[in-house]
Amino acid sequence: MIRIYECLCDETRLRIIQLLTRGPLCVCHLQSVLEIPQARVSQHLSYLRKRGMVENRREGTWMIYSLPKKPSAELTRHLACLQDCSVSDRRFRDDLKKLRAVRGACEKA
Amino acid sequence: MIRIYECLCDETRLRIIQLLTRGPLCVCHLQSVLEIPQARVSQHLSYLRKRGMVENRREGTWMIYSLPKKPSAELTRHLACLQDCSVSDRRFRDDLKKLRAVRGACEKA
DNA sequence: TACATATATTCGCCTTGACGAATATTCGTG
DNA sequence: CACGAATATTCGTCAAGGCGAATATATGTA
Repeated sequence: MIRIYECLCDETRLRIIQLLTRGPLCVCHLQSVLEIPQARVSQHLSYLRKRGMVENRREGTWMIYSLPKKPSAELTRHLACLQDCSVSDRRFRDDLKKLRAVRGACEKA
Repeated sequence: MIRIYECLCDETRLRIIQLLTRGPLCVCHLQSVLEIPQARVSQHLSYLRKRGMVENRREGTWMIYSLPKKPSAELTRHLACLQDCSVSDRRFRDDLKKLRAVRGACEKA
C-alpha cells in the first residue's frame, strides 16, 4: 500500500497516472502533454514501473505505457479515489484537454 | 492532494493515521502502540500537523492528537479509501488490538 | 551499414526526510 | 521555585529521490 502512495506523492507522477487513466499512452504523448523533458518522463515511468503502478509494451519504436491490466483491489480502490478527487482539479482538466488535442493531431498524421 | 499522499507514504505515519481513525489519542498512547521512541512519534506528528493531516489540543500535560474536525472532501474520501484497504492488513489489525489493550489499562488507572 | 526517431540510463548536484541521541519546553504538584 | 512526567525540538548522519545534462540503446528505413 505504501508503494501506491509513493507513486502518488509527486505531482508529475500524479499527472502521468491521471493521463493513463484514459488509456495507454506512449512516452512522446506524455511528454507533449506534460511539457517536460523526455528524460524526466522516462525517469518517472521507470519509478512507477518499479513499483508495479504501470506496465509497458513496445510497439515499433514507441513504448506504450498503461495502468496494470490486472490491478489489485487496493490499486483499483485508490485509482477510483484519485479519479473522484481530480475531476475538480484545474491542472488535471487542462492536461486532459491537451491530451485530446495531442491525440487529434496524431490521428491526422 | 499531494500533501495528503506525502502523509500517507510512510509506514509509521500510516499507522498513526490509522489509529487516529478510531478517535483522538495522546502521544504516549501512540508510543505504546507503535513501540517506537517518543521523539520519533512527535517528529511524525509534527510532520502531519504541518500538512494539516492532524490537529492537536493540550489537556493538562497530555497533547491530544486527532484527525481534522472539519476535513476537506478530498481528505474524507482518502481516509475512507485507506480505511477500506487497511481492514485486511495484518499490521493495522495488530495495532488496533494493542490500542484496545492500552486503553483498557488506562481506564483501570 | 548509416542514420533518424523514440526511449532509457547514468552522473552530479541538491533537497527532503528518517533516524537516534541529546536537549529543551511545558505543565502539574509539592 | 524545584522536580517529574509528557512532549517537542535540534543536531548530525545517511539514503532516497528530483532534476538537468549528457550519453546510451533500440527500432525502422534507406
